[in-house]
Amino acid sequence: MVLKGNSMRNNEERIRVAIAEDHQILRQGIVALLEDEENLNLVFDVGDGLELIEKIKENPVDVLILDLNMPKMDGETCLPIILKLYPNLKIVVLSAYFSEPILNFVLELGATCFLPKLSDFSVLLDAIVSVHQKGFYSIEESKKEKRLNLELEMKENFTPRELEILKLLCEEKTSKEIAEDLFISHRTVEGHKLRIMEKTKTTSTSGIIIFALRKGYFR
Amino acid sequence: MVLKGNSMRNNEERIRVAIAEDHQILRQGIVALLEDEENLNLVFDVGDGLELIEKIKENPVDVLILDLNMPKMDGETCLPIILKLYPNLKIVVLSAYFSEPILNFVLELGATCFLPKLSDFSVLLDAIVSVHQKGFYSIEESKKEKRLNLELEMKENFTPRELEILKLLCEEKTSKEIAEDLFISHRTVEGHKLRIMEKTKTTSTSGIIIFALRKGYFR
DNA sequence: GAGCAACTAGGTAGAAATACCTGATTTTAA
DNA sequence: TTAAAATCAGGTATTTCTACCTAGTTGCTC
Repeated sequence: MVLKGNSMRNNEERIRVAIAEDHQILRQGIVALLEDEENLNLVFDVGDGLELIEKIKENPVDVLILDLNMPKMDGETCLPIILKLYPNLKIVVLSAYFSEPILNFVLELGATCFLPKLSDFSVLLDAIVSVHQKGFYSIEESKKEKRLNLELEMKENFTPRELEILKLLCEEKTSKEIAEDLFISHRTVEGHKLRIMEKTKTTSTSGIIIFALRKGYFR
Repeated sequence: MVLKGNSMRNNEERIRVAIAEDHQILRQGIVALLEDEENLNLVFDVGDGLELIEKIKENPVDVLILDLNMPKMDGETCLPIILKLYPNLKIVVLSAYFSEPILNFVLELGATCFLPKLSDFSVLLDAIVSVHQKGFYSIEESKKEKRLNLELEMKENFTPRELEILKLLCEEKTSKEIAEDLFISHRTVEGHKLRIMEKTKTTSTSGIIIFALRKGYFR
């Protein structure tokens, strides 16, 4: 452990940070890196959403680093719950993949910032400080410095309806089943699927699903 | 940075370790954690397979921590290449998911040890030391201590042929295309698919692919 | 050598998906 | 307000997939 006995700051002045991330190595790594930061106070780290909700009740934090894909209760589920309890909490969402639609989805849920796990650690640090001080963090800023994520930022530009259908396809539903779910004709669903296939440059349902899951949608 | 000026060891006595992992936060985290270990000497860390092959030529290591899913050249591809160059190298493979078939696949490729990213960091440390000293590491040992990964160790018991077909399905191939690839009848492929659907409790190609990708096969 | 699992492959029927086409209404943005 | 985009939906033909069935060959083990 790294002791910082010569630090004059007290915990009140430091940004209180918590981490919810199921990959233990990654979590412990972030913990180790954050412990070296003098202006951050790592309050707790947990491996799933249920644990997160329990801990955050006893230990208030300013910034939460949240993984979308966790067991028991995933980030997508617990994000709105926590935000309702603590509306001023800033949430930095981590996800294995980065894409326009998932970014929009996460921001709609109320996240303050969305970062791919491919990000450099310095980007995560910048983001924590920025969301705490300014209330937002623009990934654009970091892009000017680090051009590593270029290939990940594809813009598929799915329409809301297409995203809905994409999601249901990833739940193993047929066009007919999707049509019944959405109260539309199965021919309409097929039309949407054709447009999704054009946008994803695939030629089958399998291709669509492979595209979506590999990009980290709906997991 | 943590300086260890009072360490009496020289680098020759320490286990030389390298990391190939594209998720920078995770990589930097492992680096930070490994730097605290006195008996390890972290030689280099890289973000893709091509970089790995370049670096390892100039900097010999004892143990390589390798991520399966990397850009440019993935772990699956560069593992055999590197092992041919350095047959005595011990390789600890990290992967987002853990399952019996992918374990067998990785060991067949020549990896010394396979760990899920969910592992505790101490498991990774144990594994590094164990593969270096004993030439193997049994995940069973760590399981007795940590029972966290129980739900991930499902045994689907796919046959080798079924795994081949599973892989090709995840490459967006139709039964006909798979049949041509494997020089068998498309009816045979369909038969295998039916058996895969039984084992995965799904009823369509989409279901098979969703199952495979969510479990972390072929990524 | 009997039993078993794995791999092979065919028949038939029906369901689903795909590839083209067409055109309607509604919503959004310039 | 005009144009563009999104949503809806039908026709027709072909391909692919799924669900049943049967059954031969190989290789392994008890």
